[in-house]
Amino acid sequence: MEAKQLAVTGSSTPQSPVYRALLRAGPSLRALQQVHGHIVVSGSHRSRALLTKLITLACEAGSIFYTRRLFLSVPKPDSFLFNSLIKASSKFGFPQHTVFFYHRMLGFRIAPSSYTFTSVIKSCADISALRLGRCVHSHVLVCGYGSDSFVQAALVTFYSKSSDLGAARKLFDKMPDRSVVAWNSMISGYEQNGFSREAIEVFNQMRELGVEPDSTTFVSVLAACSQLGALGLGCSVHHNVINNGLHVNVALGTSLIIMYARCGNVSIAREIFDSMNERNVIAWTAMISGYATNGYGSQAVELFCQMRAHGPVPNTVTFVAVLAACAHAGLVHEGRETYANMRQEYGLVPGVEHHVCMVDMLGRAGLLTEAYQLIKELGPEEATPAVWTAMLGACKMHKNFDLGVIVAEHLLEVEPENPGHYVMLSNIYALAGRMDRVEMVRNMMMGRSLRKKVGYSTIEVNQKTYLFSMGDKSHPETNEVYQYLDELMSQCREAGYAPVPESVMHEVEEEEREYALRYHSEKLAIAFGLLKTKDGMAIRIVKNLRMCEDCHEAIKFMSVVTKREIIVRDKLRFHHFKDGSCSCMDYW
DNA sequence: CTAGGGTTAG
Repeated sequence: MEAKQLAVTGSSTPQSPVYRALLRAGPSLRALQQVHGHIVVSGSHRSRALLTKLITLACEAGSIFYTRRLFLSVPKPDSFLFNSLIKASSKFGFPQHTVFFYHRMLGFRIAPSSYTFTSVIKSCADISALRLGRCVHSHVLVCGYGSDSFVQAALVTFYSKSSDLGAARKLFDKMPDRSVVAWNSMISGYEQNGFSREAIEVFNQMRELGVEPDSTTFVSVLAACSQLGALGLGCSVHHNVINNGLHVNVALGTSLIIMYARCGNVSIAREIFDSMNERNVIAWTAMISGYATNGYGSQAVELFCQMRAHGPVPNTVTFVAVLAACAHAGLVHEGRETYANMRQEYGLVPGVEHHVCMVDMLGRAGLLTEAYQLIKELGPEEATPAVWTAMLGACKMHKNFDLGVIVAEHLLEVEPENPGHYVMLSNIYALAGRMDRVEMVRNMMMGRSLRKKVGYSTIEVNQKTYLFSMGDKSHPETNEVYQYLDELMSQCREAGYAPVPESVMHEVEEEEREYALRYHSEKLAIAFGLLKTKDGMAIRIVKNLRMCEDCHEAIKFMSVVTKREIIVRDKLRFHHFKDGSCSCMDYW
């Protein structure tokens, strides 16, 4: 008994005073450096256990350079030290350093373990280092860890995050037993890369095989529903969450808020928000952003006020949401105040996205000079194409020919490969009646073999989403849809609808004219929805581009003659059409 | 002398 006591009081054992001092210091740089001093003074600096603990704590404290200095002071680092370092640097967000330590480890001819690989692969995933990750993958195989399920799951995540979904799926399919985490990786991988349908497919496959989904699974599946604007499916997933008796944590709650908001149902989103017992910045920001994209500017600002009063501290993302809300709702005064507040009260520096919101907001309100002034005051690296594009939109909206041309020419110079700029410039020339210039811009675009982005719209009916694009006649009920739409449009005309002249770029697209296309994709999707759903049910459409003025006008009339609420989510925001008017108040 | 992994929300 006494001998044992003696044995553990040595300076390098876990129970030693110095070791306990280290644990007490925790991940705090100052405290660690003090203990480090004690270690040196007490002569125990040769103890590996102490140094290893000190090094990993330094890493956790966020000081990677101190960590590296300490590491370099260790004469012969062993595999325990390397694994601890690799794990810590990977976990605490220093992926490049993880790779550095990994290379060092190999240099010392120390064999990595499956634990080493999971951390290294995670770091490769964090920086989307595809080439490097592939090398590590081969190394995994050479070292005989190819069938370790943790390593495999990490590799699935790595390939997903590096956007090589093919490789991720191939690995995933070959996994003999897939844990929930592996399923989650695959589902999230698809969702994060915009493959919502595939994400949902894998989710269904998972359930067919009887694997219990967890809250992480639902977070990703709900995100996929959000992308699709698939409210029916989203609701059924929500029911799943409830039926599985899962605890709705912050991430899951936030995911539900986003799903309902991105499907155009803000009031349920708000109910979820109110029902959550833990709400962090992300949850608040998601709710504010939900109000913003749906055009509920004052509710967004109101919620932001509550947040400032008794919520978490807003960050730069929160401010983007609030400013976007102001821009979409024409709340110029509130927007200006918020923009100033950001710096003065919170010490946050406005970035590109905030400037885009401000230019957009001022521009929409017709304050073109002020918007342009704001751009001119930006530094060269701050005046990004996104900011100029917002300016260009404002010029077109207010038919400011002279400024529009200047802005567009700048954009064509810095982004000659973006077809959107040509379309916009051509439209501006058309508005000014400069048809010669319209032709010139069109030829320029053709000369650079750029094509306008194809527009498409989706609609969910009975938990299935259908895609429509202009001129696409692949749908089995195309004829019925067109026939019904013709009828509907004549009813609209009787009710007073007058077509808004097509955007000129459409007129000049010969290829498109050949198809004798009558309707943009949103009209097709709406017609299909009206045919397929019961009277009185709201119609929800998601469009990948912005709606044109003519469609916007036509849908107002559709909402009257069909007595339906029609909700369109376009690239930027929502339009809720009801009884002949739109929630955007034609301010978009 | 020693511990431990891969997945999720704005």
